[in-house]
Amino acid sequence: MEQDVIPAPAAAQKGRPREFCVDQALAEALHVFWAKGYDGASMTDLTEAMGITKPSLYAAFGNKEALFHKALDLYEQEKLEYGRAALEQPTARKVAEYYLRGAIDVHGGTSDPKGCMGLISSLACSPEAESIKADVVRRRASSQRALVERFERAKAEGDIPAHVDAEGLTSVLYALLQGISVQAGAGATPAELERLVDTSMTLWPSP
Amino acid sequence: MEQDVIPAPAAAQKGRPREFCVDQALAEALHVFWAKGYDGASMTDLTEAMGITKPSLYAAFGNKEALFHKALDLYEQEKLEYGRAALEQPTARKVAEYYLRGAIDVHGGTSDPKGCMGLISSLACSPEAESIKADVVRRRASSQRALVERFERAKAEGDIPAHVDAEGLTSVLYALLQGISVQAGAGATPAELERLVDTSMTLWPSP
DNA sequence: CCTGTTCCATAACGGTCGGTATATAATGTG
DNA sequence: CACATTATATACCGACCGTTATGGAACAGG
Repeated sequence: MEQDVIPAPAAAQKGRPREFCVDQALAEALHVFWAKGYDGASMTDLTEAMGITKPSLYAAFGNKEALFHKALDLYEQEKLEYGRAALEQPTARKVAEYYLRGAIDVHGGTSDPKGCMGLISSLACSPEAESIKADVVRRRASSQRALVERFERAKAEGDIPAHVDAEGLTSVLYALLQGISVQAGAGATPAELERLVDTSMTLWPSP
Repeated sequence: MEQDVIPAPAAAQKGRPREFCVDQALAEALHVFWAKGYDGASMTDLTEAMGITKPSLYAAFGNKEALFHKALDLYEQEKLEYGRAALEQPTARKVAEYYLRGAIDVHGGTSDPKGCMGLISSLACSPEAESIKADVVRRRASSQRALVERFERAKAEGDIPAHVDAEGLTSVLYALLQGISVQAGAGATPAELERLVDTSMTLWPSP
């Protein structure tokens, strides 16, 4: 079958153009999921915040679950960027501190909802949200693995005492990050969270 | 108005006796709340697990929220007992280790649901469950205060270096406990959690 | 027995959930 | 203009939510 060369007008929309910005609507949806969790965010909550109707949402994003996965992508790109930057810090101590201070900024700030969106949406697991939880757990395991490798490199560089378990240390750091999110969500002030981080750093193993 | 002296037969039931054991039904309800969280546990889930009908539940416990508070009482009494025992350990290090190992037993075991019931029910906050969250936060703050006092005593006893912040250290320990619950809920094995605790203990400040 | 009280069982209440069918409005193309 | 295509708006779907009204069953006291 011969196929005509498509002029490729890049955005040749044939029908009626949509009246809202997909990216902006997704950002609003992210905010709702972040504040209420996957189960707690109703379609009415979402459509009202996004400023669109339900059919528009389904046409643009598929369904609630697909919308959440896209929102989680955006969340990781925009809000968990500090995790990638942390790995590039010169010493293990600075890696940890970058992580912890970043968590305070993102999860304890005032402009965004308190706490971690992944935690909020995955801890309470309604039966139909099991795939949501699996997605969050998978992403967390992936980034955790990168941190283990970073700490093993630090051990090789003499940056961390040889007797310290890199995997154990990673679990400890992640536990602290999760604790920061939990306490931020429970109403802890940034000052209290900084006290937590300051004390954590005094405990950090010196090379 | 003169009032007759009530013979007080202690359990003078006048009507038809109930056909189920309230304590046992409450224990079943606890299990459901623990596994699914407050919002995730439906009345149907609860009544089926408790082996009673909805009118029986309402007559015996009031409503869903009152049932949850009673279940939370039972949870604290039975499952968070180790928290009180931990405070009586001779040294701050042993207090912390008792806490952390206890958390693995309760939240990482196989007989009960994984994770912390309070966390699961309070992190995702549907608008009508705000009082649930407030109750959990209040109970946590109360027990956290007791731990701060214990660590301040430890500092006075030379058990913890003077330069360590007792409140900060308490926040750190609680963050670790919350992290243990989160990771247990995400599927971490007891061995992984023990690795977390072992590493935490190597970081613990020596007097 | 009868009455009062308490409990169980069924069924229903209004409301919200995620998801859609239908009809209409707005665009590009002939 | 007609036509195909796409987006919007309204109204609706069956299922489930927490809660309760109703009617009958089991007990104590008279």
